[in-house]
Amino acid sequence: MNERDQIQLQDAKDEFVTQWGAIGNSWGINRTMAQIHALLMIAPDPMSTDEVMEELKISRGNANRNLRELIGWGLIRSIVRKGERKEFFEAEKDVWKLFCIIARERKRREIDPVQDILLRCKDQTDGLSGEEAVAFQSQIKELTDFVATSGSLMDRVASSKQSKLLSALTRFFS
Amino acid sequence: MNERDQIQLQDAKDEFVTQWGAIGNSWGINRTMAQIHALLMIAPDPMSTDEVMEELKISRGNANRNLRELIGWGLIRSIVRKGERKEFFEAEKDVWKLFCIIARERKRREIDPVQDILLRCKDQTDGLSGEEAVAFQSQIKELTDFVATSGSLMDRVASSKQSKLLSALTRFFS
DNA sequence: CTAAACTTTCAGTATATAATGATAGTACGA
DNA sequence: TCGTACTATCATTATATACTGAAAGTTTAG
Repeated sequence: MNERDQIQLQDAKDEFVTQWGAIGNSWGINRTMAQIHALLMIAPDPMSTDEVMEELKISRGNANRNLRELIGWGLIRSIVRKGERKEFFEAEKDVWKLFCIIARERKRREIDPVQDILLRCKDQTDGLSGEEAVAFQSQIKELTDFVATSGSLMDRVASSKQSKLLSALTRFFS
Repeated sequence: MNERDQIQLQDAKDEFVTQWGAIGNSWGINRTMAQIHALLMIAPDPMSTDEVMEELKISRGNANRNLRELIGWGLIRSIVRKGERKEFFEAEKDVWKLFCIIARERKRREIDPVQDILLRCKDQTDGLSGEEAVAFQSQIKELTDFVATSGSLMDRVASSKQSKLLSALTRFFS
C-alpha cells in the first residue's frame, strides 16, 4: 500500500472514530466512551491505555474511566500479554453480540426503571375509587402491560440466535 | 372520593411525573420534556401552557420550548377550543402509537446518522488494498449490513399493526 | 523490602445543555 | 387599527456532566 492510500485509510478511520463519538451523544453515551469504542473496533491489534490517550488526545484519567466503563458494558475486554505489565484492550467485533449487549444494557437502563415506577404508582392507588383514580389506574395498567411485553421481548431477542430471529422476522414482513 | 384518597392520588400522580422525568434523562430526553409528557398523559383534560407552568413550577420559556418539541415529536397535540384564545395540549395516550412514535424518532436520530457515516467510510476507502484496509472495509461492511437490516425492521415494526406483530412474535418465542 | 511500572482516584476546571424571565412578535376582536 | 391576550425568542444565568492532571494506590520483579 502506498503512502497516499495509507493516509486515506487513516483519514477514514479518524472520521469513523470522530463521528461515532458524535453519534454516541445522541445515544446517551458519552463522546469519549463512544470514540474509544470506535477506535478499538477498527484497531488491528489490542491497544494500551497510553496508545488510546495518544490517539484521541485525552488525559489518563479520562481514558481510564471510559475504558472501565466499556468493560462494564462488556463492549471491550482487557487482555494481558505474558511478559508485559501493561493492560491491553480489544473490542467485541461481532455485530450481533454488539447488538445483544446494547439491547441488554438498554433494557436495564430504560425499561426496568419504568417498570419499577409503574408498579409503585399502581400500589399507591390500588384501593382508590372515583373517576379520576380509575382513569389513572387504567392508564398505568396499559403502560405496565406494554412495557412488560416489550421488556420480555427484548430479553428474548437479545438471547436468541441471530439467524433464527432474522429469518423469522423476514418471513413475517415478506 | 374522600380527601385522604384525593391526596394519595395526587401523590401518585406527582411521583409518576417526577420519575418519568428522571427516566427521560436516561433516554436522552430532557427532564422537563418528559415531565410535561407524563403530566399530560395522566391529565383528565387538556392543559394550557399556564397550567403546565404552574403544575411543574417552570418558566414560560421553558414550558413553551418543550411543548413545541413534544408537538414536533408527535407526542402531544395542541387543541383550540372555540371561544378561547389559549392553546390547550393533550397527549397521545394509546401506548402502541406512543411506541411507534418513539421507534420512528429513534431510528431517525440513532440509526440514520450511523448509516451516513458508514457509507462515507466505505466510499473513502473503496479502492484501497492492503491488509489493514481490507480489514477496515470488512468491519464497516458488517456494520452497514446490520444497521441496514435493523433500520428496515424498525420501520416495518413501527408501521405494522400491533396485534399482528405481537401475535407473530409471541408465536416465534413460544 | 524497594523501586519501577502501571492503574485509580479525585479536587478543580471546563464545556455543554437547559431554564429563566424580560421583551418582541403575532393574531384576533371590536 | 387599536388594544388585548396570548405565543415565541433570546441573552443571560444556572446546572449537570465530562475532562484534566497530579497525587495516591497497587502490583510485580529483583
